[in-house]
Amino acid sequence: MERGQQRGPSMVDVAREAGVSGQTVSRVVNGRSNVEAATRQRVLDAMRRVGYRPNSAARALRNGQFRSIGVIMSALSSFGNSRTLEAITAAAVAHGYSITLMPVGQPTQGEVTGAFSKLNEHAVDGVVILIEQYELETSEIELPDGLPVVVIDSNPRTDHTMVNIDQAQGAELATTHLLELGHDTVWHIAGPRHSYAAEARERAWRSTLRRHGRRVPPVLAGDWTAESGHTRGATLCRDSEVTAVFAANDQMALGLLRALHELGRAVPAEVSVVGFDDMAESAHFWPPLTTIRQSFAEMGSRAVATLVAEIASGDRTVTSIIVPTALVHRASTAPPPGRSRTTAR
Amino acid sequence: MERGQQRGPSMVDVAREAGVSGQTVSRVVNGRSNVEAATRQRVLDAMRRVGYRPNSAARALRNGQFRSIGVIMSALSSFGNSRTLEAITAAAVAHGYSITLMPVGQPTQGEVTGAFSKLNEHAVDGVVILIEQYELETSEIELPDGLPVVVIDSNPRTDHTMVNIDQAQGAELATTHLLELGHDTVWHIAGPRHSYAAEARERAWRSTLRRHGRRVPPVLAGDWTAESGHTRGATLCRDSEVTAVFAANDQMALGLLRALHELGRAVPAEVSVVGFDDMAESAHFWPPLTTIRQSFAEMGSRAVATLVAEIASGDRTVTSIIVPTALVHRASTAPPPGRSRTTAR
DNA sequence: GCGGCGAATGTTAACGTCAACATCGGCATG
DNA sequence: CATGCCGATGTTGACGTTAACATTCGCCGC
Repeated sequence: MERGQQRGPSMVDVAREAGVSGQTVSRVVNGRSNVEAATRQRVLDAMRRVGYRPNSAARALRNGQFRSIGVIMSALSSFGNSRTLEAITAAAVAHGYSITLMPVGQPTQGEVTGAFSKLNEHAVDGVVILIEQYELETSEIELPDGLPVVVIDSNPRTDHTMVNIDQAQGAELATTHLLELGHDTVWHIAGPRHSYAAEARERAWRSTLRRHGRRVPPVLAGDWTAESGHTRGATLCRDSEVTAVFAANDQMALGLLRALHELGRAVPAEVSVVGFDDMAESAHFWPPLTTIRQSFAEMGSRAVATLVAEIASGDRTVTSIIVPTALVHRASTAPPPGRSRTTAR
Repeated sequence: MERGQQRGPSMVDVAREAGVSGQTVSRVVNGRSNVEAATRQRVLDAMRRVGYRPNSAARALRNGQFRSIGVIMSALSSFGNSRTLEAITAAAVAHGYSITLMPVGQPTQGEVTGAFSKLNEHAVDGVVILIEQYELETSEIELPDGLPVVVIDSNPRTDHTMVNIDQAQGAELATTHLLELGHDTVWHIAGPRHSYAAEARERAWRSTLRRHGRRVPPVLAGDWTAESGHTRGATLCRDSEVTAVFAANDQMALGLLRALHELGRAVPAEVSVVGFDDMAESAHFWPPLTTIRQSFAEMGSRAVATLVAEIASGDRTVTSIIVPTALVHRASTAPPPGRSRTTAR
């Protein structure tokens, strides 16, 4: 009941089998050049025969590196996060690092610092933080000294490197698109409070309207789920003045579309809708959704590249990387009902 | 350029600071009882003062365990996989294990064995394999001896423990539901070839129809994406005989719904649609999608529980766990159009 | 008052790997 | 033929932790 301990063969086993010293085995394993071809082959054979696998714990202990990157994240299965994680993982592997996951349930201070200490014990050379709804900027999060950190999509901080989607540019793209179609103003279903992304999008939506001298309608805040988009949408779209809505993500846009269908308001003939994310499904919503594409892949790979550079150099220079977005125009947006079809100013 | 090596303080630093031996520090860190309260406090203070963090590499080396579980997976960001990964991660943390991710791009033999050897070097005590489209059953995959493995949702194998969703029961639920509504037969948009889940669903759909003595229409195979559901759906639904379709997942069902909208065929009045997965968005498709709910959470937690037990006991007894599904009835299914009402569009 | 027991604490060695240094033998050079 | 160098290989010790064993000391029972 208590076992499970049979350690695998080690270098000395291989060395004995091949009739060489442990150091020579080490050299073969690490691909050093100064080993005679015949000897190398003998070692290789011995390795195969005894089923040798290098022990990463010993290796990590020896050279003080784990070749692993920790990812602290909440809401692992949310669309954006899982895409980002996929990109991070791929990039890490390309750099020869593996990924250690540290999930955080509620992003409270306690949970996060707890995750940090666990992470620290759990053998990583650097950390990527991927937590939205980050209430921690004020009460300084305690980081193990000298552990490189990259923060993705969160409030600007001065103390470590950040990689962000250009939320402001994306939201402006969405809002401007609707205004250019001729809508008087644009309504907004926002993401949750305390989410950096949600707040940045809302801020940019608001300032874009102001810049164009438009009325800024009251904001309805959801929580990223389609469900919340549906309830907010149901409220919003009883108002026949509403002709254009910018939802802070595609899932809420989906809920909004459903609410519009239920109320019998045609999209895009009566109401135009824009989302944010460009998830794979958005092209197949009914109608297909105009949205803002963000490059999760680029974000992930830039984050890892930066982190790996910091790990290798020991350099803690704080930088900030911004990844641009793009408008994807589909069938959910059109000029408002009043205008003639041809008013695309 | 070459630095980054400053190792943190170790036990001996703490010991010196607290005026005790390293062993006493170890005892405090591990919460042994046989340390005097005053001494313990002194050590705790010293730990804080020097900023001590346990070194997991040394610990792993010492006791031959990493307290980490590897997850080999493809398509990390696909809906089901990310949900399962989330559940696995949560369960692992609850058991005191962390998760190391090993992504696999194309699930070819080479890629997977490569991932395995990397994984093995990368410090794990057990492995969860989460790869659909598993072409590897025949050419035996080479596993490091004695590394416990749990395989999720793949072809039955005799050599390690498996955890599967009850695909057959789910597909039968979907098919029976449509038959009971009065449809003559049920069409099927299947998942990709070589996917265990896709094949199991198709097989059960087919046998359910046969059992009820119904005609088995030709199968259209997609690739899980909404896009493929859309193209297959466009083909399928030109045929006015089609009144009920079972799509092998929700995303393909979404594409199908879009095709039906584009062809002007009403759902569910003219055509009923059932999906599989119950992703969060499905309740907000238009119309809301009847689907089969699978419990990713249960699958993940059972997989981890089994794996952890195997790790602890050293016991390699092969078991097989089946997780049931449930029908979620929403608005996309209804009785077929009456015979009197001829619908030709 | 003595033998001994148990709780608190210290000492030692080993886990597997690899850098640093040591050794050995061959070969070119003068 | 002595000198010295170079490439291949071996030996040693240290990385940080902890199990196992050793030591110390106060205290109990007879």
